[in-house]
Amino acid sequence: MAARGPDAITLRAIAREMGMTAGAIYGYYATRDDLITTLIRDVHTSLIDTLEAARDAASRDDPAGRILSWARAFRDWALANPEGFRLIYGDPVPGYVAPDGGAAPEAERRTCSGLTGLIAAVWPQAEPLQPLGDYRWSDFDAHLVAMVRDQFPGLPPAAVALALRVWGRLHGMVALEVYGHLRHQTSEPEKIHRTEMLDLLSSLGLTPRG
Amino acid sequence: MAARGPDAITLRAIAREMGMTAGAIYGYYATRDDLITTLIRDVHTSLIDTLEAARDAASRDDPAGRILSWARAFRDWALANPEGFRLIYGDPVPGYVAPDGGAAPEAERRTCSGLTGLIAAVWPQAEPLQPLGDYRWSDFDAHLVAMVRDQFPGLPPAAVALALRVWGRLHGMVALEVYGHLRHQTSEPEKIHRTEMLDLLSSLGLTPRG
DNA sequence: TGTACATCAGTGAACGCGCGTTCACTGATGTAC
DNA sequence: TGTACATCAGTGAACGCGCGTTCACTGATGTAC
Repeated sequence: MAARGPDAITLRAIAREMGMTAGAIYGYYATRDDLITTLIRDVHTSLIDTLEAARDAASRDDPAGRILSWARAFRDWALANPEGFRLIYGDPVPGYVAPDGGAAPEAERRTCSGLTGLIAAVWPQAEPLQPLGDYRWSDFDAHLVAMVRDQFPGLPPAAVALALRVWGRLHGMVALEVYGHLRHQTSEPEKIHRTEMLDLLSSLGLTPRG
Repeated sequence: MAARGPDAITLRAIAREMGMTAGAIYGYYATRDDLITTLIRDVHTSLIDTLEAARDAASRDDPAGRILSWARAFRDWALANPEGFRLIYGDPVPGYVAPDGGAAPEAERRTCSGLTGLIAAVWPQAEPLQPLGDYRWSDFDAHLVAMVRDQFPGLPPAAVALALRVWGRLHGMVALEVYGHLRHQTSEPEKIHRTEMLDLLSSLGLTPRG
């Protein structure tokens, strides 16, 4: 079910790929949108599992390595699963209406709080380098705040803002590359990505080992 | 033609919006894909015109102000024209096949060389802060290189790499916001965007005025 | 072991829809005399 | 000023297609006796 061909994301195409008739899908899902929601959740979960596994493959006392590993896994996953990346972060499937609160709110929060964890580990070095922002907890989603304050007591809201910004930096390079915009400008997108990650680390007050 | 409703991007929908019959479109375009290519080019051009106008509204001896102005215009345009942003930077229209070299290669290069110009103006301050990258001219698209070397003689290839990275940072925040991923995490995406721009400036060795 | 029946996942034909594309046509406009 | 004709942008009906959805059905499997 996770494997995605070049076909558009269509109830009939999914059925085809599963070797079924379109009608048979209705034995499992009430509606095309239900099917798509499940698909989005599955892909999202698989991405996050990959990211967390990569992060945890680096030692806990090498926070810069954990960030790099997470970031590299993000890029690798996106390039290996462009269909999945588009499904999660790109245009919604035409006509698709997500359930209230989004298709995968829990997954998005998990991405975000995972990143916050990476930031929490380097906050002492990073904090003095951050621009003043005057953030409050009320600037963020209540569920996210609850998770963060529970897991990382003492961490200020500015750290969550930093996590979102780091997410944005990663997302930007990877999205440009997945959608082919970098390819037209440079033959070495990976080099650019690596430089960007080094710059990111230095903006967090870190220098990678080695 | 530029005004886009909530309809999907479809030959029939475009005809409808222009108060025409679908068949009438074939008096102007040979093919649906021709129409879409033109649409992409028009939207792209309108975006770039907006960006360059915003940039030039700031004084030439305030390079930080020019960068901020460009960046703010990018976000503003994207939020005001989400359909256009998606058309340019999001998933291709289903079934659309771009002409060789992409739908709007000249426009993409113009974006890129415009950004390089912004970087060129601050390169003296920015250069010592850049991570080592070992870039060569051959890492970049030949047309882009020709434009850059012509307009900014003496600027090294690492500056083009920096321009692409800055593009990525901007794109990331804006894309997350346009696609609604930030909205689920924070109620203050603009604050985050502003902080990110300050951080960007400081990574270029600049502090904004005021 | 053999027969009768219930279950139920999946089939395949049908529907109405919007799509891209074609094409004979209409009807307003401009030109010729 | 009035008539005949050419031009040509746009119409509207038709086509074949893939879509989401419904529904009567089939046919393999498991259970009861």
